Amino acid sequence: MADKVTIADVARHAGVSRQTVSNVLNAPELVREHTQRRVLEAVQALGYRASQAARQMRTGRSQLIAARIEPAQDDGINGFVFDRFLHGLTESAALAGYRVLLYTAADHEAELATFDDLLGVYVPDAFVLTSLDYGDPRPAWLLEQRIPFVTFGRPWGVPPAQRYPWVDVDGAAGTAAATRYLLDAGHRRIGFLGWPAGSGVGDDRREGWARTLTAAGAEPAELAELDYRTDDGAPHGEAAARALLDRDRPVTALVCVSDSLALGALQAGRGIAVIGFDDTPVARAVGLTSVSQPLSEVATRCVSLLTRALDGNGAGARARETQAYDTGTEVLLRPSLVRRRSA
Amino acid sequence: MADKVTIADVARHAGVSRQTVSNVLNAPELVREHTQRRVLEAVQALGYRASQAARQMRTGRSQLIAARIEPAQDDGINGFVFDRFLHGLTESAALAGYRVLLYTAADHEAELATFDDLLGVYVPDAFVLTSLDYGDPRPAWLLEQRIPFVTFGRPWGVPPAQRYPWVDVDGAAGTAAATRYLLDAGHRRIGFLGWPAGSGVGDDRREGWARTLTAAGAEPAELAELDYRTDDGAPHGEAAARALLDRDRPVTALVCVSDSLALGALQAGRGIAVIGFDDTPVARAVGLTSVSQPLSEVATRCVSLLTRALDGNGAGARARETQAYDTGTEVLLRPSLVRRRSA
DNA sequence: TTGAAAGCGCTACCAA
DNA sequence: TTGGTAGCGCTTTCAA
Repeated sequence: MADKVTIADVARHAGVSRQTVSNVLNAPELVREHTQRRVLEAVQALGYRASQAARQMRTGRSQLIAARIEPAQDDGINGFVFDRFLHGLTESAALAGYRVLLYTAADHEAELATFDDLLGVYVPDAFVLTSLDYGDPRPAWLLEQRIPFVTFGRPWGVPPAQRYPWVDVDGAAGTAAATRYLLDAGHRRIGFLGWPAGSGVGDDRREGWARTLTAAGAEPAELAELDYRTDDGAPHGEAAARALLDRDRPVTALVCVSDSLALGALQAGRGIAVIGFDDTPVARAVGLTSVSQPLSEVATRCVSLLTRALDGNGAGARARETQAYDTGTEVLLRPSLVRRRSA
Repeated sequence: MADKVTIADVARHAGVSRQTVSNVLNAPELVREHTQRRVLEAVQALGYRASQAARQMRTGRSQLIAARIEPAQDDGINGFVFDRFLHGLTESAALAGYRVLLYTAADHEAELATFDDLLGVYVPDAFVLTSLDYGDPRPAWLLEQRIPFVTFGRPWGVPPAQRYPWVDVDGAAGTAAATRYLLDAGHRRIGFLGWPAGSGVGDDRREGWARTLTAAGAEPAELAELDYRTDDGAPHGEAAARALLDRDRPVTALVCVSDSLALGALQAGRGIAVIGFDDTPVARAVGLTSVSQPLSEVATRCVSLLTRALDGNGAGARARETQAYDTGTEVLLRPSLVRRRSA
């Protein structure tokens, strides 16, 4: 199956010049309608598709968006979030005429080297960054090279001078909703099972719980009592839940920073109410109520931010439903609470 | 940062012709060593990297491997397997000088259309197919177009005339090992919690259990009694385990076709031994013994099969450790049993 | 062993 | 509104 239909074949078939064909495809307004139709018919008949490589040589655009596929996490449960995001990204990108190119890198330094390599060889038009952390060198690097990019995740601790487009999910809003839900169900001793302080994501999620309890009248001292910090993983969650239950005034409910910790808390038994974060398959499997990130919309927004920068047009479906905050290039989406047996 | 170092820049810097530079890079044996070194130094100094687009125009090779990122499964737990495979693929491909290009498709028909589209535009050098099923039209299509591809998954019910390279994991060997392990632990009533007959993967896994029990002296009638079939998902697993436990002669152990079913069985309580399949994060989280697929090696083998077809060289690391069966283009790898608390 | 020329398929820039 | 020309950066002839 020789798929080598070139623009010249189309031109011959339609009885016009190569140029006209190119115009019909790239700047239709320049071509008479009659001619357009003839050309389009020829395109159809021949099954012509513009070669991306040839186009790239002229335009310098590869129609490629590079994204990193992350190695398995310690716990692995959260690979899920990234995987679903990547799926959404692939889908949204395709709609906008882009494809997703994958790469891996062991650490930030290796990733910068990969940026350089990719940029020299495949020349992706943009990058999508995930798992941003404090002091992350990647945005600054891309900014300096003037490479378009967007991040899934707010810039944590980045000087305002370094502004760039990002999309994120409002974790605090998620835990706030979870806490409010437990409050409404009559709980008064609602603990928070979180990661050690210092991670942007973890601290943000803790904050939503804290401010909701505070608004409900909790004193700082009580908050401190209810706030438990531990590394991620079900075993840690189980131990933490036990500790919180063995106190003088035990908790009756737990808001957790991750499904892993929540799963552990669930396993600690004692029938307390537990709410997790991320709505991973585990949550579904064990009936765990969990905060769900709108990953598919996060992906759509990322692509839309990118195409705006790339194509100059701000087209793209800009769904307003779950939107919480939007400065144009900084988008914070609201998560939702998926209710199941655990709370 | 103008990254536009071309071959001409290198030639000028090294004081040779463009051609010589190309030769140094593509056919070094044609160039005197002294010249080579000079050129290589210039390449280094200038940070030259050959443009993939330009190379593709000449050679027709895109150095791209296309793979589909699957939508979330019903249950979601198994997205994990694919995600880890994809990660390994990206890594192995990079080592071999290829990048992974992602696409999605809702069903087989849409996927064939995507093949066609991709082939016309980005022209990937090869495809990697996953989740093969009976009557899968994709291999035949690619075979007919003479597009190189490899599948992760054996061809189920495909006429031998349609031979193509594949890599798979010996599921039967996995469940056989699991069954033997339970036998050695003293269990005599070992049930199998599987999917309804008709899925290649599911039937294969059932077979490993059946043959091991048979070898241990079980009668067909007993096997039938111990063989329970249900759809995937923890709730189904829980119900099934209950049913098997409420029988006259209850099972004392369960080999499961998936971690989802195993998780359900675990939740049914009663402390029976349970072994799952795929060693997903859930298994790790709840201490479930599970059969683990060597996904990273599957990926390596896929790439190695591909590069053999593409580059003509059979290079690539061909690790022999986990290898069980290898005809050169058909590779069946052995899974391993990860022992945890559940059995 | 090295260099010159051609051309992959496309689009930007002109001129008609 | 249409068509001609040039050239993106590379590699594959062929000639020196």
